Amino acid sequence: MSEPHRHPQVPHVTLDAVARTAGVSPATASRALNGTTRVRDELLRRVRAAADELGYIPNAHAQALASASNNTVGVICHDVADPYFAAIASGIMASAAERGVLVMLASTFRAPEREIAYLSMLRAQRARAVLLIGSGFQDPAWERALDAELTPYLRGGGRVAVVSRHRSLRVDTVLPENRAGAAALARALLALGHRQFGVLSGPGRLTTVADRLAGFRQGLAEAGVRLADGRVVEGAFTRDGGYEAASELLRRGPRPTCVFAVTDVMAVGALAAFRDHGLRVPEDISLAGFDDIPLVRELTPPLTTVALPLTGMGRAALDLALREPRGPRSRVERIVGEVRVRASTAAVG
Amino acid sequence: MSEPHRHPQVPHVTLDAVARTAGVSPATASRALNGTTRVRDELLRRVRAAADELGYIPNAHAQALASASNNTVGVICHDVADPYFAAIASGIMASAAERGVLVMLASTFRAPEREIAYLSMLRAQRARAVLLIGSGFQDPAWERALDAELTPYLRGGGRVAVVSRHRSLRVDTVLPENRAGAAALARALLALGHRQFGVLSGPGRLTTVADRLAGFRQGLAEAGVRLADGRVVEGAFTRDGGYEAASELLRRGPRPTCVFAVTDVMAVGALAAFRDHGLRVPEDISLAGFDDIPLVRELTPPLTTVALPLTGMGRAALDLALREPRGPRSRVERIVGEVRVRASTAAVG
DNA sequence: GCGCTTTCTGAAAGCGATTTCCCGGCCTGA
DNA sequence: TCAGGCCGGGAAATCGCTTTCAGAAAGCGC
Repeated sequence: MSEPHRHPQVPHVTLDAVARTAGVSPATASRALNGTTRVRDELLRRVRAAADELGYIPNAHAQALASASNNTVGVICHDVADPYFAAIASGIMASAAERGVLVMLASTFRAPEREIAYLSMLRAQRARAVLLIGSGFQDPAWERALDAELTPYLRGGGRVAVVSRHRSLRVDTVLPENRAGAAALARALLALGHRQFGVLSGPGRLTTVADRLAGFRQGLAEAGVRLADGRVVEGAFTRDGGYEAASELLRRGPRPTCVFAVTDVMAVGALAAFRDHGLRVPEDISLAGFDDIPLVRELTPPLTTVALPLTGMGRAALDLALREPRGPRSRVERIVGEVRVRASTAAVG
Repeated sequence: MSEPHRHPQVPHVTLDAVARTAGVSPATASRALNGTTRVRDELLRRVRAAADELGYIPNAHAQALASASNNTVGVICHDVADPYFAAIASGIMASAAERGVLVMLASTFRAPEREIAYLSMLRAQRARAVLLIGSGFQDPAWERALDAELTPYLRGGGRVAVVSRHRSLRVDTVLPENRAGAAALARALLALGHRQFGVLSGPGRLTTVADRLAGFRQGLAEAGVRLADGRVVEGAFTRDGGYEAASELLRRGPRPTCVFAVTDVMAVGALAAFRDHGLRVPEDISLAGFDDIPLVRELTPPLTTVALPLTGMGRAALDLALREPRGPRSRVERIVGEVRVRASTAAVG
């Protein structure tokens, strides 16, 4: 009878083992492998040879513990499946790859308690930096809880950067010029002759939403056009949220000639809703979004939007967080969006 | 004159500090916080109180070192910005969130050496499991290097699962039934009356590509339809790759009545290419893809495709890798795709 | 040839937890 | 009442590495 199948669980190769087969002390082995100090050439060769003969892989935990350094950063976003976050995350990954840092990515799925939980885990991991992507949560209690997590982390030497989010704490920030962008978009839409607008807005009092809405209003106001409150419909920051909001807007009537969705993702839903209501875009109704996520170029018609350099913003956030020397002041990188007029908006009449 | 701004760099709160303020030994503090052993209720309360008074956050590295356990898993994919990977990653994240594990996510940007490098880093981190998402690299040398990295990891007790990828090693696998799916798609297209096909295929000899191609051919063959080699154009696994391949296919003429792109992402590019060449889909040419990434439902026309439960596959991969007890045999979870006929394919006149 | 740097190397002390190991009470049964 | 268990808690070893600290060897000027 044969033994039950075994999992031999070979122990890991340690630095001591490497040192022993190389015939040097662990101290020397460490120095040789890390290049911390000059080591006699022969010993260096011997250590290296031993290391890859044994297939030595340093234990990152031991390294982190001993040296109080660490090669990981954390990223917290709402959902990687959302193209907006995916694009930003991709930029972060690119920068991380160049720096040789490992990224711990967490999706909150829009649950504030998860954001806090993850932050705590990242603190436990002693992540060099934490990036918070996307708007925060409306509830001031959660924001306070977040700050309570963030403050000691910062004091402990952690770096924090946020993207598209306002913080009360002084942390590095990558911030789209939402107001200006939306205002510019409004002007572009006005230039097409539109006067009757509708807006699909995001949830609650997210600053991103508030800014884009305010900017849009301001752009209209410059031309003396007013946006009635009834013309603004709130929805979730998702494709389906956009669909619902657009449907609601149509239900409310009278139908605007042009609709602005505060994010492209919502605009995607809106486009579907309009179609399902038998409306042609842009002939019957124009539609514009914000962000310029890659997929909107593939829509029919391609979406007019305010383009944000999403992957660049991701890069910038990590670069900001990990910059050396660490400046005394936190930095704010302002990103100006660029209006891209595409076929989803047409001139009226 | 004021001091230059300082970064006081407060030291971390350690378990010893907690133990001291609670008036117990570190051993007891550890036991109290982890619930490893019964601890007298009063001590337990004192320790807990001390811990959150001081804002104690355990050092995950010390924990990992001491207990040889670890709460992180690694995921290696090609690019999170690709909706295919984003969807899978989202499923992984969801499962990870429930389990309280932290995910280290790495994008190779399709560079094989980066895949190896990341795997090595994840080994150093002693990740409990590593998930490899998406097809491997053609080069057998790289695959060998990968196995050389994987083998000791497995021996060391690491878990590995792969998604949409064939491994020579015995690792858990989530594998779409590419052949069957493509064959089913072929039958559906034949049922629409198509006989002249073109295929936009992926790079080199990726098994995913080979299987889908073979399945498609087989499905056609059952009806006595042959697909000439000249009707198969290779392109990169990207939107632009699809665009190029589609353009090349048209250039080669005579134009097929129906085109199958081996991935939806490529199909998106193909759709744009057809449009740019003045062709209407599906009136002039039908188009089908594979994967059913969310965005294809938003296209005009919505894309006929073979639907894969992408986020479910991500979940399954993590669940497979972390299942307890660890079975002696590796498991293969076969995913059957479901043909979804949408408006991008029409019956031929 | 002698003292004094400079270089290189090894011994040993941490880093911050977990986990034996062990001991002192207290409970139980005879 | 006493031996034997059980239970809770402290001391100390341990995880695998980095980094002082100090010593040995080598180089140098006088």
